[in-house]
Amino acid sequence: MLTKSSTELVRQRNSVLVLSVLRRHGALAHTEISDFTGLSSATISAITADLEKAQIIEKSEHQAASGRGRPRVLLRQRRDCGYLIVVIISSDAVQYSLVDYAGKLIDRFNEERSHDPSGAARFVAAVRAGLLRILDRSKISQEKVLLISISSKGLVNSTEPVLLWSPIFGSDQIDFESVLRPDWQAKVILDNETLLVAAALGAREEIAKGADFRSLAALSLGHSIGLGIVRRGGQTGQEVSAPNFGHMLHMANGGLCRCGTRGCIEAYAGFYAILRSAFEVPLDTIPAKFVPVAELDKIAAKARQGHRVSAFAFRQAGLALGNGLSRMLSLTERMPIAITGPGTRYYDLLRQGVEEGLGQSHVVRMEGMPEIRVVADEQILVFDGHLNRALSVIDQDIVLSGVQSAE
Amino acid sequence: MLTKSSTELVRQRNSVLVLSVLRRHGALAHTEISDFTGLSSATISAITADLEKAQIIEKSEHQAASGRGRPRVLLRQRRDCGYLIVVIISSDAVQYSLVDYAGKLIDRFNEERSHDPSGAARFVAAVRAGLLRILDRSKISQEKVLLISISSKGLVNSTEPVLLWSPIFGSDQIDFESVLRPDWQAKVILDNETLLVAAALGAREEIAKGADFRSLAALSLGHSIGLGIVRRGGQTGQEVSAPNFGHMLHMANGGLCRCGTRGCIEAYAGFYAILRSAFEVPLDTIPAKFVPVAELDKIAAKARQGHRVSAFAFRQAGLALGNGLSRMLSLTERMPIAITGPGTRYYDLLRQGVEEGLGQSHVVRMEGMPEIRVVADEQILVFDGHLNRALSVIDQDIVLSGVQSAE
DNA sequence: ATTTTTTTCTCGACAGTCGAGAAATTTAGT
DNA sequence: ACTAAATTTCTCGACTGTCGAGAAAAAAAT
Repeated sequence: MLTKSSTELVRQRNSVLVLSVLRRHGALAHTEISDFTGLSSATISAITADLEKAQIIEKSEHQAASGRGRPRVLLRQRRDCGYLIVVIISSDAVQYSLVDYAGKLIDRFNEERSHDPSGAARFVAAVRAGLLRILDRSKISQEKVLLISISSKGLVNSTEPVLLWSPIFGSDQIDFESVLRPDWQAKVILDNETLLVAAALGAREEIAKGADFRSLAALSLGHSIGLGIVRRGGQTGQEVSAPNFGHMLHMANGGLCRCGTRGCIEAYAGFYAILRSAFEVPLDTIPAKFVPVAELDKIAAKARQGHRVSAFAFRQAGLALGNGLSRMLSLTERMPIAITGPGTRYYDLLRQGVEEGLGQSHVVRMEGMPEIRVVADEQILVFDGHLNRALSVIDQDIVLSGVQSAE
Repeated sequence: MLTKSSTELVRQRNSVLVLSVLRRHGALAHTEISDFTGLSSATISAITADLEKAQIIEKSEHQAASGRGRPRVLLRQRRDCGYLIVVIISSDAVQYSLVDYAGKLIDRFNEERSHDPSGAARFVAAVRAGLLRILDRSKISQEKVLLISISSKGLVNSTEPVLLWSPIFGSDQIDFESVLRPDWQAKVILDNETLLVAAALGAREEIAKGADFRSLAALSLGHSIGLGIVRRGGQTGQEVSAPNFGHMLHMANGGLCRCGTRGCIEAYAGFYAILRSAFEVPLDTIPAKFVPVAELDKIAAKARQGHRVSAFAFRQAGLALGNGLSRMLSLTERMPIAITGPGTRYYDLLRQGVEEGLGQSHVVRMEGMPEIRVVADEQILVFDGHLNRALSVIDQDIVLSGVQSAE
């Protein structure tokens, strides 16, 4: 359904646009903002005056004048305009980070996760405590925290911050909105981890290639398998999604997966699956919950020395990934694939299988092999993705609520 | 990348909005347009005055006054504002339809397709001739034809009107833009046939359910297998895509498909595949190009009488479809599935396989079976989809080009 | 001290939407 | 026949927004 436009909406959109270029390029002068946005100088004056009055941006101290002419006045976000807490949930720990409005890291700590089966209730309590702790360690008032951005592996509701399925809690759903609402008035968002990786890579790509960038998929290899897809959307910047790739059907009636279904991709390509296959354990054995990476390193070493069964295990994993990717490409357009996660260290062993699996499909035969690149530093990408998304959400909210009321 | 807004853009969007409600609801009075769009009465006056001056809409003769008060003046599109030619390419014929700006069918004829292997070049010549013929039969001047909307089965470039792969011509690509540019100045668009079905169903659904509508997939069963997905997008109405579903990998190293690859879904669920399977022909036999539907009806009859091998062929087809749909659902959100096409007459035989194939995956086990409905009248849906998309493209173009220049 | 250069700010013009109320035109009531 | 009520359409002034041109500011070069 189309929806009506108004002049006020124009100002809102342009204000968000100004904030977004400020975010992308750091502190900028009046004229630079005008160049980047395409808006006229007069409009920039009006918008920045409003934003300054609303205490969202500030004029920075005049820098060393470089060149003649009237010196530039740089505009930048006010760091204390608001704060963001990033919560990264991984299989063995939860990381809490406090970030200011300019994207600068203020405080961070990790908390080990207890592996007892007490489950979701206890975990939720730990997260509540962790959040209050990071707030307490800073001297920031709670109202100044505008957003709590959470990420986890698993399946996430696309509109509400509800964890639908995760490798750790299974189908024990967690609704972070209702969990955190008693303590916090901040907005809460939840994203799949690999989606954030894709978003971060997409943002980098867009800076590098500009308008040439179309789309990109990030595949995260580890205990579980994640996929994020990002494509450039019409008006609203990038569009991003995190399909349930790890549990897409690879082969009907295939190996048993942690999720209880048979034949998921993860049941062939997850760490536990490679282990199971290398030890020639029957495929319907209930898989181990956690696999020490050292164990997998050993198998990889044997495979590299020519041990047939170990090499075969990685090849099977690659095939499952390749088939799955080909199916994904059948349903989307051709796009480059970035491979991340701890599993990248075995990519030499996986590659052949991946390429063979891809090559078995019509799309790949027709359009050719997609570009595949291995990207390390998944941790950094996840955090980058958080900042990317969270801060632009804050920009949006701030313009919607803040500017009009502050007059 | 975000992009700047301006007041002129506001007017453009609102003009398109007015035209779109006029299209959805037929001739409307001033006040009704105001109600539907949410725009104020004054704005409607301004916009409709512009559109009338630009000869895009007109005041209709005052109808029988119903109720007291000043009688309404209905506004409607001017039929002669522009024309649209719809070209529907199917495996055995090409249908040409001439439609006026209000969506009313003016002329239509079918042309049989020669099945000789002379291929794309000859086909293209036939289409050029067909288009000139339908123009000639009417007394409309060529400049008045604003858009030529073409549909075919197969894979289509998402931005340009290029047929990348089709069941008939294989990888002999056809670029309709360059083919028709010499004869026509009209814009040319090309869509996958099942995408149009999905678009038409989506439009109906949106009218029925309003804001509750989220997304929907249309699966077309026939000689080949098509899939269209429609979901409600942010500003720009509906977002629609036609994945290469028929040639998504069903089973590695599986049956040989018409496309030359092994293991496509179509190689199990296309009409020729069901025939092949029912006659227990080896799966690597090069499949027949065209299968008379009567032949398949016979097999279906045998299957319904309990003939094992025939029933098994349909079941296998259903399994391939079900597995494929489950994979699609793993990559998207849960959505209802509408089944169309000539294959719906066998759905009683396919159903069990489809449901079993769906049930083998994690998503379906977790979220439950998606709603599946059988929808007849694929022909009508295709044409509806054409009108839907084509006329809204015309609205857009007309506002962009027509209104500002006419003053 | 003056000119040049560069940046920022300001003013008037123009486009768009909105609310209020005037104008138009019919039905209902007396 | 006349008036009141109802309903729709149109118009006017207020408000918000963007833009271009040029004034004002401020430093370097001459």
